[in-house]
Amino acid sequence: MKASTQTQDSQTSILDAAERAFADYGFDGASLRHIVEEAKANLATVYYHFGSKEGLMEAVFSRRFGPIHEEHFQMLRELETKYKGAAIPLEKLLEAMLMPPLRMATTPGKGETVMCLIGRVVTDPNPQVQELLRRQHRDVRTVYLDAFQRSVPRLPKADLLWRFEFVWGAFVFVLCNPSRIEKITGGVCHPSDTDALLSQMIAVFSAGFRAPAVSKSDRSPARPATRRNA
Amino acid sequence: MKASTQTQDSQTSILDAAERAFADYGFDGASLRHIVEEAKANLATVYYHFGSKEGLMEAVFSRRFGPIHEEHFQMLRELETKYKGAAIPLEKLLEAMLMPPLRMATTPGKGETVMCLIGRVVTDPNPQVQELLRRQHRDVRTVYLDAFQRSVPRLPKADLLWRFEFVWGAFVFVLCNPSRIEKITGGVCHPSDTDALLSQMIAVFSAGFRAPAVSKSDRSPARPATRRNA
DNA sequence: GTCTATAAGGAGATAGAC
DNA sequence: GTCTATCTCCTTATAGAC
Repeated sequence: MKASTQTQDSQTSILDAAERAFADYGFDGASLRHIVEEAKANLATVYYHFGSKEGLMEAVFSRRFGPIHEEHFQMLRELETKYKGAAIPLEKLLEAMLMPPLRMATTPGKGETVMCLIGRVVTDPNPQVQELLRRQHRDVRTVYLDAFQRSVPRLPKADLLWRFEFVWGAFVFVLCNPSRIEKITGGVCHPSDTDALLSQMIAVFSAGFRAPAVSKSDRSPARPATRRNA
Repeated sequence: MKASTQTQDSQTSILDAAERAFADYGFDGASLRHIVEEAKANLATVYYHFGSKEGLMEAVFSRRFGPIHEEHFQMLRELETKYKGAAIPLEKLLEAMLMPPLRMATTPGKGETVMCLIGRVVTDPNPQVQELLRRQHRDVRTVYLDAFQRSVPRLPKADLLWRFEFVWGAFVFVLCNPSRIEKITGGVCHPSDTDALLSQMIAVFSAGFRAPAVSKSDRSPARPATRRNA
């Protein structure tokens, strides 16, 4: 049980400082020198522990996304147990999907930083960054998408996929820059108001998923195409 | 009508290269040396025309956002003329709001770049960047928000503001990284399919705006607060 | 308006002592 | 594991010739 000199703390404080720096200045904009200064660590320590700047970013990601995804899976498992194979109500599904990141986002201190970082990587076109993000998110996405499909069985796949993206987009957009939202709404809306945000998201998108399909249906061909050159 | 030596072209090619570089690498990540190399211009030309790297970014913004906002205002004016003071249908309003950026987004060549850039600045927490963005977007936001309020008069202000943010979030999220969307949906969805994206957005968010209010109403106090410590 | 040359400093990464 | 010192390259920005 004897703690190793200071390794754990050194790694952790570097990760903390890196997380904040990547969120504030972006991956390119953040400098390792700035990070180690904030972390009261030595520059070479970064290379010893993480190999490179990119390795550091990957470590920053895994540390936060791992727990969030575990929560994601667990909440879905609980719903599936509860509804025993039957379709899960859209509202419950949305709540389960949004809760884990929302809990993270409203964790005092680190919450805003993590969400800001997510916003930045989501909008980073760098293929390396995109691939990193995709790997982290793929499994969660798959299982939730399946669950949504079962909950809205008559919605064509294309409609489902579009709407699924809309949910994440709206969510990330609101959470990644909470002070902007508060300022622009004159203080009426603030993402730290978990209840308000969650209930608005559920209200809007449960209605959105239930809205009539608009794509050429691939499941219930009740509405044949009216134009040939759509 | 005599064209000045090559000034116009020099400025334009620098703006083009800068736009792409800022989108690809972010404001910090993009270097002026890279930009002038792409533009086949000289490094000092940037300082002559734009004063600094930041001045260049501001010029990049104004060039694209100016026309988009003009379109925004014009489309709204046309709707207001057509409906002569009466509430504009949600679907028409959404279409008018989404069309100008969508047209820009699907302009061959520059479209993807511009949207990618928007995605990056929207998620940039730098107060300077946020202020720049806010100034550019403020007026359009105000007039459309007013129009939406008139179209959904019974929706409390808080609900309206939340949902308005959701629309922009979903829209930007989808448009700023179209290749990601295409890849992740297995090719089923692509943002360049203007008709599909627009009709999905209208379907989802017209239903979303019409969904029952969830905030404590400030207009139609039909549902008094049940909890005092909400 | 456009160029070269250069100032002045910051970047990621590594070698090697301890 | 942690440190100092350093390599090499790139950055924004400017001065001044043409």
